[in-house]
Amino acid sequence: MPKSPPSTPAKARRSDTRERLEQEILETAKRLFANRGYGGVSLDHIAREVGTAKQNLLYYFSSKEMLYRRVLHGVLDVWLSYMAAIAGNADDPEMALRKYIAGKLRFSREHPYDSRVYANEVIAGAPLFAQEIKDRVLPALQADIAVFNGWADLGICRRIDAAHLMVVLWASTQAYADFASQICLVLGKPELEQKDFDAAEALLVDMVLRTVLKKAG
Amino acid sequence: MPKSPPSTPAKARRSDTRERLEQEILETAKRLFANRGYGGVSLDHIAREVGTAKQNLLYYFSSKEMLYRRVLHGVLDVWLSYMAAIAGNADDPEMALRKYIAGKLRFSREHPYDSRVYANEVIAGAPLFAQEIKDRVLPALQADIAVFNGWADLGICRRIDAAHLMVVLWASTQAYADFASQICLVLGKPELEQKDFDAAEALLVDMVLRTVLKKAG
DNA sequence: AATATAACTTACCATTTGGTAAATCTGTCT
DNA sequence: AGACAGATTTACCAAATGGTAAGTTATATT
Repeated sequence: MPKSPPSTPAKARRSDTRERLEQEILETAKRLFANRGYGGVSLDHIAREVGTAKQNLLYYFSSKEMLYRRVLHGVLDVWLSYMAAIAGNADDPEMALRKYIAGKLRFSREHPYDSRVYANEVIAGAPLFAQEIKDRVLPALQADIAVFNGWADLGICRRIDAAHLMVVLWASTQAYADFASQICLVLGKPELEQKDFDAAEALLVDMVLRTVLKKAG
Repeated sequence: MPKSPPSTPAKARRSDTRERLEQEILETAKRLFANRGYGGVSLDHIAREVGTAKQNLLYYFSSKEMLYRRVLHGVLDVWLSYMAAIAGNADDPEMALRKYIAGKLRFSREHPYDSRVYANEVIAGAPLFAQEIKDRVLPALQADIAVFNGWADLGICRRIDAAHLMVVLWASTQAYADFASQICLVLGKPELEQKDFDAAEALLVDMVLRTVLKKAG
C-alpha cells in the first residue's frame, strides 16, 4: 500500500525531492490552467511538461480536481499577500490609493499566471472557488470599502461608490495580466514592459485621485 | 454524398429549419464556451443541450474548431456593432465619452456570453483569433485613440495616455459581464440589476470626465 | 407518384481522458 | 547487509472525445 497521502511525516525528510517536485507540479499546472482553462488541460499534458508520468501526479494529488484546488488555493495566497499592504495606510488616502494601485499592478506584472487562473475561475462562475472567495477575498474587499467610506465620513475625501470603484481598480489592474495579449496589440509591441506598467499606474492614480480627493489636481 | 457544406443554395430555402437550428447551435455553443472555455465543452455536451445528436452538429459545422470559430466571429460582430456608435460623436468629447461608456456597459449587460467568450479567448492568448482581432478590433481601437489625441491637439481636452485609458474603459466595463459573479458577491446580491449598471456608469463617467476634460467638475 | 437532395440517425473508430492496482525502484535507518 | 517506507513506473480500464461512413427519413420540384 504505497499510497499514503502527501503528509510529510516529519521523520522522513527524504531529501526534499518530494516538496520540490510537488511545487514544480503546482507551478506547471498553474501555468497550463492559466492559459487553457481547467477543461483544456489534461493530467498527461501537465505530467509531460513536468517530466514525469501522469500516474505520478496522481500519487502527489489524488485527482485532477484536487490538483486544481491546490493551485487555486495558492493563487489566493499570492493574491492576498499583495493586498495586505493596503489596510495599513488608512490614515492617508492619497498614499493608500497610490500603494493600492501599485500593489495590484505589481501583482499583475509578477504573477500573470495567478491572475489568469483567478480570472478563468471567476468567468466560469467560481464553481469550485465560491466558498474560499467568500471566506478570504470578500472580507479584504469589504475592509477596503469600509476604509473609503470612513474617509468620506471624516470629510477628507469625496463620497463615491466605493464598491464600484473597487471593481474599476480590480478590473483595470488585472487587465494588464489577463488581457496582456490584447494590450500588446494596441500598443504595437510583442510584450509589456515595465514602462507600460508605469504608464498604466500613472494614469490610474491620476484618475482615481481626481475622483476621490476633494481638492482638484 | 449528402455532405454538402452549409452554404445556403438560394434555391432550396428548405423551410428555414436549417437556419434556425444553426443559429440555436451557435447560441448554445456560445453559452457553453463562455462558461467553461473551449476545452471544457464537448460536442456531445452542446448537442444534448440543443436536443440533437453530436453527428448532426458535425453536419452543420465541419469540426469543433470550426464551430468555435463561427462563434468567435459572431461575438466580434456583436462587439463591433456596439462600438460603431462612438466614432460618430467626434466633435463633442463629453458626449462621446458618455456614449462610449454607456455603449460598452450595455454590451456587458445585454451580451454577457459574448463578452465571456471574448475574454476566454484573449486570456488564452487569442490563439485562433489573433488575425481577426488585428483586422477588425485594432482599427476600431486605434480610431478611438486617434479621436482622443485629436481632442488634445485641438486643446479641448487634456492630453492623456489614450491607449491606457482605452484599457481602463475596456477592462472596467467588460468586468460587469466577465466578473459578474464576483461583483455580485461584493454587492451582496444574487445577480446584477440595471441600477448596478447605472451606478457603474455614473462612476466611470465621473472618473473619465474628471480626467479628460480641462475644466474641473 | 417519382426522384433528387437536404436533414438527420445509426454504427463505428482510434485516441485520449481521469483513475486504479500492482510491481518496481530508491534511499534511510538499524 | 537487510528491512522498510517513500517514490516511481508499468499495466490496465471504462468512459468520453472528435471524427468518419453509411444508412434512413423527410421534403421540394418535376
